[in-house]
Amino acid sequence: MTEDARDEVDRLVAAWRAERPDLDVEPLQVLSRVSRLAKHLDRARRAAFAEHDLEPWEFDVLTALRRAGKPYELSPGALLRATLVTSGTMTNRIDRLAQAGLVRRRPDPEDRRGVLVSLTDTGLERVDAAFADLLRRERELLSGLGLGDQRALASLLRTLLAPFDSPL
Amino acid sequence: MTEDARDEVDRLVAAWRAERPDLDVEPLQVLSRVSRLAKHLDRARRAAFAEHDLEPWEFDVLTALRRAGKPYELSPGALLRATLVTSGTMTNRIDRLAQAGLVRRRPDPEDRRGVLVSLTDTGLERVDAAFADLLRRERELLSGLGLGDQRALASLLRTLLAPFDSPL
DNA sequence: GAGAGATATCTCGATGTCAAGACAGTACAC
DNA sequence: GTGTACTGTCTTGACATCGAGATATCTCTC
Repeated sequence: MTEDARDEVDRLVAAWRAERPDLDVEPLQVLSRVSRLAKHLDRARRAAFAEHDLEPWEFDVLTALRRAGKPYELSPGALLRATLVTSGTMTNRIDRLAQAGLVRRRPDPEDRRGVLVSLTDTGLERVDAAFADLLRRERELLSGLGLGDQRALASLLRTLLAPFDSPL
Repeated sequence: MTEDARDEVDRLVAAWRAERPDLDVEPLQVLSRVSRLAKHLDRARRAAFAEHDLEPWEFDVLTALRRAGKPYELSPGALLRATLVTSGTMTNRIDRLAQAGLVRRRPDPEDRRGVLVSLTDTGLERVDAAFADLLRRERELLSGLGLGDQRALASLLRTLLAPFDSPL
């Protein structure tokens, strides 16, 4: 190793280089960190939402509706595309959110196969409070980077995401 | 919006700015992309491993053992720290890997509470093949970035991970 | 060397997810 | 108009995960 291990992934890469010197493990430097960071982020989010009595999956659905703007209403299909889950999962989520009084379901008047899901007043309040809280915590997580670095990071990540976003 | 939406997250941020102009949603530019990229990565990994008849969770455990070097043996505790899962999950994983003939369990001769888990020959072959395959695909995912950009990205991510890695 | 607290692993019940498929309704070509 | 392919939602069963707690063993202090 030409440099000291500075985080877990550096150690991981060093271990691979010792065991498999024949392989180029450079990609791990980026992608393992992405995975690990996402895992830590999930935990941080879970903690943030717990104060508002929301699970991460509830927040995901509620924010998708909130972002849609008045009347805060989307179809299950739109919701599952926004949250990257399967249709069975979305049905289940909507059921439980409706039972908790955070969303409401009604038949789509324009398409008899369809359903429209909308936020209740309670749902709107809860998601707004939780979102403000989340942003506070996320800002804290990013406090190690200057604004320029954050922009650079966002831009590099955008490049990696591009092939996934366009064809889907 | 001063710039066009270029990926899903740009659209998401634009939607939030329209709905909640009072909030600074800049953190999402980085952290939402991290989460989304991780989700896509999981799918890509799943596809890569399927050719080797391995689930992502199986791969995670096997690589931790592989990285440890000969005799490819670690305790369940070491494995769960390496993979960021709970102890109940690790017990379950080891059970199933042992049943599949990819790892072996034996009592720790130095600590009667303890157990040592090691790769079988089959496990070693499978993980080596799958790992080489994974690296090929990961390199492909990163092909949109030059080497300098990859280095920069890795470095920025390391900074974000630092607070999680050290205190744990 | 006895006791208190820490550590290592496993057990168990609840839960959220996915994949595959069922079903109703729609769209389009002919 | 009729048939075929497609779309939107829901159902079902299997499964991996977590969290809390049980048990056994070790370590350290007095």
